[in-house]
Amino acid sequence: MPRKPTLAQVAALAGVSKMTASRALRDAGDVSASARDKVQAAAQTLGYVGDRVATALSAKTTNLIGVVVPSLSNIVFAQVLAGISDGIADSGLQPVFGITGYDSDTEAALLRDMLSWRPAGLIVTGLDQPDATRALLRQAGVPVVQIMDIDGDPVDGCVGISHDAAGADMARALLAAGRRRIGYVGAHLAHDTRAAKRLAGFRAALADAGTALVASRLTGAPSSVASGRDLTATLLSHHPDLDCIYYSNDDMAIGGLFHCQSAGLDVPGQLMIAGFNGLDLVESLPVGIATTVTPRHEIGRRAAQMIAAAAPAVSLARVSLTPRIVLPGQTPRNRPLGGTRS
Amino acid sequence: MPRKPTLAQVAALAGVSKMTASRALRDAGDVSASARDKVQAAAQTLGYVGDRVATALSAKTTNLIGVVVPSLSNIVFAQVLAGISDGIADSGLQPVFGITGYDSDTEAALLRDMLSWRPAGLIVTGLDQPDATRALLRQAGVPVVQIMDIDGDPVDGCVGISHDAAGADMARALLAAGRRRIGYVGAHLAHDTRAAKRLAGFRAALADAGTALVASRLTGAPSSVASGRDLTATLLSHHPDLDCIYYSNDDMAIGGLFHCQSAGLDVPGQLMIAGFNGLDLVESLPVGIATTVTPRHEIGRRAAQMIAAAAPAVSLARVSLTPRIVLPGQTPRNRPLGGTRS
DNA sequence: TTGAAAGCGCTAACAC
DNA sequence: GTGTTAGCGCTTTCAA
Repeated sequence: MPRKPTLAQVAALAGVSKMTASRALRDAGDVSASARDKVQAAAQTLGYVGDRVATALSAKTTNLIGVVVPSLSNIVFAQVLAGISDGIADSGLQPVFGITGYDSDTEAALLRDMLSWRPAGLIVTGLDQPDATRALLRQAGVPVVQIMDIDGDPVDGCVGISHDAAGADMARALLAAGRRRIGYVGAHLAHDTRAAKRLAGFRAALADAGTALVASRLTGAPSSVASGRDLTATLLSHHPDLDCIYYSNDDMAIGGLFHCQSAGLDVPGQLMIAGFNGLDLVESLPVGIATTVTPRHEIGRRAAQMIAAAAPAVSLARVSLTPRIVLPGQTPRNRPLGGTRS
Repeated sequence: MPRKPTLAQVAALAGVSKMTASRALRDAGDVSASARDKVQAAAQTLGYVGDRVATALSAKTTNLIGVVVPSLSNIVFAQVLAGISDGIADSGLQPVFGITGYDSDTEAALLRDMLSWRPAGLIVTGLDQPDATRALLRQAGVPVVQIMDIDGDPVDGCVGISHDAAGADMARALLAAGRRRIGYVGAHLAHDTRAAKRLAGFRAALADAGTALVASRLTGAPSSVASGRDLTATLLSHHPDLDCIYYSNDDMAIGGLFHCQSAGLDVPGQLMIAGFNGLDLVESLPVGIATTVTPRHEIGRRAAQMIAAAAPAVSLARVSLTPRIVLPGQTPRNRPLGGTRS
């Protein structure tokens, strides 16, 4: 296998020094038009590719951006990755990803691995890392953006929504829609801290209105349509008089809807179903369910842009986006997503 | 900000040479127990992290593995990424991802960017790259695994299923289930070559049985539940006598089912719906639809393992996995996924 | 078992 | 505008 051509070979062929070749290929500094042309022609004929590793060592920075998410079995984080991919378009950055499986030791190990590449930045899911991990991030010396959540204390930058407020808003919307006997079905709350925050906000808003959850069913497993369906069946068998169920997310809620369809229940007349995320799927369901539409793609895109734009050692903004509640029968308002910066 | 400690500092603190420190930290070569302990203690006190960029430049290889997929709006490729993440566990590899948006120029540019990092390997979706891209991959000098598809000529390694056979098998299964007036609803066939291969196989098997598609509806947009729903509505309004519709994938099929539920059609009695992929969601639907269960996670996992195990300059195997057809009302057989190697 | 020397391929910094 | 010098932090190679 022929060795890959190096900058030195390009320079030799073009009859200039390595530095001139380097500058010509990077559009850096002043290079005469003739030198530039010769270098580019030489690079072309040799099929020169450039070596990012050497560049990184010399320039002490890479174009890699580390992305850590808890899971990819759920479409939500895949859409965040798609948003990140969009956000770094034209910036030359390349995303490296890791999946924690909602395990904080795995998360810390992944972050350490990523930091050994001296990435241009790090995007991490959530605000609730253990102290040791927070310290790691703080000392990393690279821009860090925590995503999805803003209820807490970010290490540096942060883009997300308030899950506490989202839960409370949904509770108020369901009460306003006349629902009174409300149950809850959730998954993975011990690990999914954002779902737990939504439930806490939901409960608090019910309490403010002088009421409370009638009953709930939880699973320790990750959320899925199947477990939403099963838990709904058991919840309704014990509490057939519920007129509303709030779910930890849309996957669970869709499972609940499927149970109701099989059982011949009238949704939303008899029972209103409320999820979270606003998956595309929800819009096409044959019967309406309530949900909170979250800007997943936008969160990823903004986080990536913050890192792309971050001057080294500048602290980053906290961006709070606003989700949108949709109730059954309600035509989705195509209001653009709001955003505030602090 | 204190500069990050280097190997030289660790070595100095341990009272050994850089080389001994390097060997001790990597478990490479023979190092005395006492030297090893001193080095590890020194690394610990300094909080030494190591610099993969320098390692890569010196050792001429990285632990990065490039992954190129067409989209992440569809859960299928997210599950492939999750499989890759599983497959490289404990191998020390880190995945860099890129999204092509089904555009071959974007794909070529992404691959070029990735190759400039001298990755340990490349995982690329599909077998139908343009010649220039194939040449790029062939000359890359790194292990390449093409995934999802095996109907074609791989550049190097390959893990996937035969989409042509999957389409043909579904046609035969639907005919065997007594369906005769069959329609087709598809999306994005110009870009999604695998969906096009399934349709070709489906048509060929119908022709073998002396029949043909009654009608079809196509969209140039990517697949979605919403477009499956819309196209099904128009197809059935022109051809209300269809007894079966084959869809380009489960998302489209689920949209079709939702239309039928809204329209009060009996599924599968009056109309059988057949998708592709076997999304988890399908198992929980209130009415049965047919699908082909594909081993997405397994494809990702195997591809990653092939690269992790690849000695440089060894050619890789072609792994053909077998999908499984499920018809409505049929209890899914939990037969383990087969696999053959050639 | 250990160490010294010599780079890996590139760019920052400074001269010319 | 262009070239020279000196590394970036590590590992390979070879000698001790």
